[in-house]
Amino acid sequence: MFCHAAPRPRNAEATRAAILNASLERFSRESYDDVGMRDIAKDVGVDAALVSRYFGSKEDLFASVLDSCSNGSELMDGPRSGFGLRVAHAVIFEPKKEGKLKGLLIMLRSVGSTKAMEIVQRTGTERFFGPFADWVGGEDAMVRARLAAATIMGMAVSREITGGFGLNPEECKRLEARMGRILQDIIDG
Amino acid sequence: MFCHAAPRPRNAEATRAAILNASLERFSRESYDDVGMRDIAKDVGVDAALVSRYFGSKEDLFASVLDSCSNGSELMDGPRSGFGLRVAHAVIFEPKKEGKLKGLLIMLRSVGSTKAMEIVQRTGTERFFGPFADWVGGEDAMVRARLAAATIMGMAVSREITGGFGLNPEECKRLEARMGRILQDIIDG
DNA sequence: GCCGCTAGTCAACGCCCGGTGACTTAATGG
DNA sequence: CCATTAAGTCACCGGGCGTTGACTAGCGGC
Repeated sequence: MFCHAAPRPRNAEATRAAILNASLERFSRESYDDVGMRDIAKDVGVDAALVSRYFGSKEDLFASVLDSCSNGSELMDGPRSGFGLRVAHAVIFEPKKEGKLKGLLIMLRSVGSTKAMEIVQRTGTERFFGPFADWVGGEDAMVRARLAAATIMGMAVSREITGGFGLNPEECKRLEARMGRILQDIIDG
Repeated sequence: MFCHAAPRPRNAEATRAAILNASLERFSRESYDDVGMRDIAKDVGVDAALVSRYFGSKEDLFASVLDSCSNGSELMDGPRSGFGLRVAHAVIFEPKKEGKLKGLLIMLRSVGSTKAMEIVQRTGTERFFGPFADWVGGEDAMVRARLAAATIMGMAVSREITGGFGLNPEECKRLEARMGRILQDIIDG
């Protein structure tokens, strides 16, 4: 007989963190509208009501997730000279793991819900684009940062839209190379 | 006293066309989920039930819209040598008119709804990317077409995510120039 | 060993959506 | 001028969503 698995030790802090984490995962894989409170709750193994209770509302939860993942934009770790290829590889060949592009992905998925987009607009620029532009540096840093971010998100969109690319492996390889070069050119100035 | 404006002559064909047109407009500006049958109906000035009746279901309507706008992808008119700048200008400076990028925009907005994305996946590749790749031509046409489309959609996403860019006019101008050059390089080979 | 407090659950509410069957109204042909 | 038929409307359903107030169960202090 099933004993409801592990009944999860009563620990508000840990539960809260687990919810936040599950939400991050969900929101980076599905759109704001497609993610339901009940889905998140099921992932964690709690009741949906608890999610509302802890975070106030779905919008607040989304904002919290955005906050939690914006510190340390994951684009920027690793050597600068390998940036282009590294990111291109992640976007083209690791659609599941998605390396650590969660921040960008969540923003990307918010296109669709008016509410989610407002939240992203409120925090996205200073929390994400700002630090990224600083890392990019040099002349016209903000412009180049936007350009790079756009290229990355665009490729992610493009991939999803066709369900993987409709390309054979060699073509993917060449796509990776071209995209890598473009990205590198952008951040190199 | 108001006489309910013009009571719209009873003409099924015209009404059908009007609905299709209004849907195109809506779907290119808002996401699949955010567009309601009632919204579209209101735009046209008919009852929401009629929209369902004429097109079967929301998904069918969406598919019809996609069909109707995919013939003649609007990216490709105008001289080839001006492609990069022309498109960059449209994306960056004409967010409302959006030139005639409706096809791409609708696809872009479908990211979010699982249903909408399935429909796009079903028709997008051959109806949109195929013709575009033919137009691009040359070596690795499909790869370069995907790259160009990704760049365009990415910039559109990026713009929406921050609500316009957070850039001053000169920066926008430089963004346009850079993006134009990148696009042109892609389609030139 | 009981009590109080809090983490967590349960049932239900109100809302809005897409879709449908029964109705009303306008054009048309005899 | 009326009957017929198609065009359009209306009321309503069933379902899923986010959220809430009332409840239950487990842990810490005395």
